[in-house]
Amino acid sequence: MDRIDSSLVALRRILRATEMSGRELAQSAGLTAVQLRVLQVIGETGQTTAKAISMRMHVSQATVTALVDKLVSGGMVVREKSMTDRRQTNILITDRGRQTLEDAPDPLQQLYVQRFKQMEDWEQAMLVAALERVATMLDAEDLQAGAILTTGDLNKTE
Amino acid sequence: MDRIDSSLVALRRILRATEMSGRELAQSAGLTAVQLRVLQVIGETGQTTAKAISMRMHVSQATVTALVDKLVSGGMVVREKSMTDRRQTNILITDRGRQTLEDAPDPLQQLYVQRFKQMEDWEQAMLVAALERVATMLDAEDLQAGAILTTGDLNKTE
DNA sequence: GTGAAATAATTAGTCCTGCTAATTAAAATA
DNA sequence: TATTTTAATTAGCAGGACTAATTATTTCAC
Repeated sequence: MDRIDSSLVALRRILRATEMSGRELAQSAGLTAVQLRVLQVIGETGQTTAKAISMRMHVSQATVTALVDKLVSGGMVVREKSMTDRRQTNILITDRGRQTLEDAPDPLQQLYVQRFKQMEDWEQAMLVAALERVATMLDAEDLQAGAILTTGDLNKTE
Repeated sequence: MDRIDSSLVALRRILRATEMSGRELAQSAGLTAVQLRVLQVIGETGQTTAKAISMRMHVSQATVTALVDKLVSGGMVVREKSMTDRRQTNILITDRGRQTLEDAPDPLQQLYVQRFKQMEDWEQAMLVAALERVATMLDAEDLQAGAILTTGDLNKTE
């Protein structure tokens, strides 16, 4: 097995582990992985719009509406008509939503962080460099693809 | 931003780029990402069973049945009762299925391989080591979780 | 300033993926 | 042989995603 194979297999193991832990965690939080993701995005600023979420997550506005509906019915967020532009609806996180976010940390983190901390300094540095290298390799296409990516997107949660 | 954050952000960029390229590619191949994944699994050995796929992909047999239905109606695979154990149904890839696989290489590969090849030897080695390190960190849980993982799973496609 | 175009959110309707529970058939075992 | 286990399917359900159409508002060109 050559290096390309090895690295692809490793990437797939990573993707898969992430996917599975996402499911588990979302379940324990009473939300699905996607719903949690939306809540995280809203929680970053505390308030946002459907449009902003849809751009940030590269998902249609209709999908966002459906997801926000779920969060609203779970009491995680509330909708509120914007006063500056009345076409817009602001979506605000509630105390309960914040609490949920705190109780349900990012699925990746749970698995990853404790192990990462145990590593030696040089290895941590190497890992970060390697991951960033791969990320750059993979999402360079994205940058060419469209004007959707903005500065905010560089810190994207998913 | 500390190293943990950096590496988590990088991981998310990787996940996201993969997800998006998976969508695009599956679309151009006339199959969804999941269907393509199933076809890849079948293509590895040329022939397998629903049970094997469901274990390999950690998905219920009912889901596999539905996915294989799609592939059958697309002419990518055929079903054939096993003669050694008549409870089983062998799923065989067709020429057309093979062709589709060739035309639609793994989404990850498309993006990744050409860039990987351009890297210097030492950097390739470092990347592989780093990725495997992360993969091990993340899917160690899996190994404890159940007896589902077998040797075959270590080469899993997804 | 009015009318046309653009923007924001939603609704309606569809597809795909996944699940569980129940069913059918065959094999293994006690 | 009778029971249990295994393999696949069917039926029915839910979540997440999409497009197209609708409703309000805002912007902009004339």
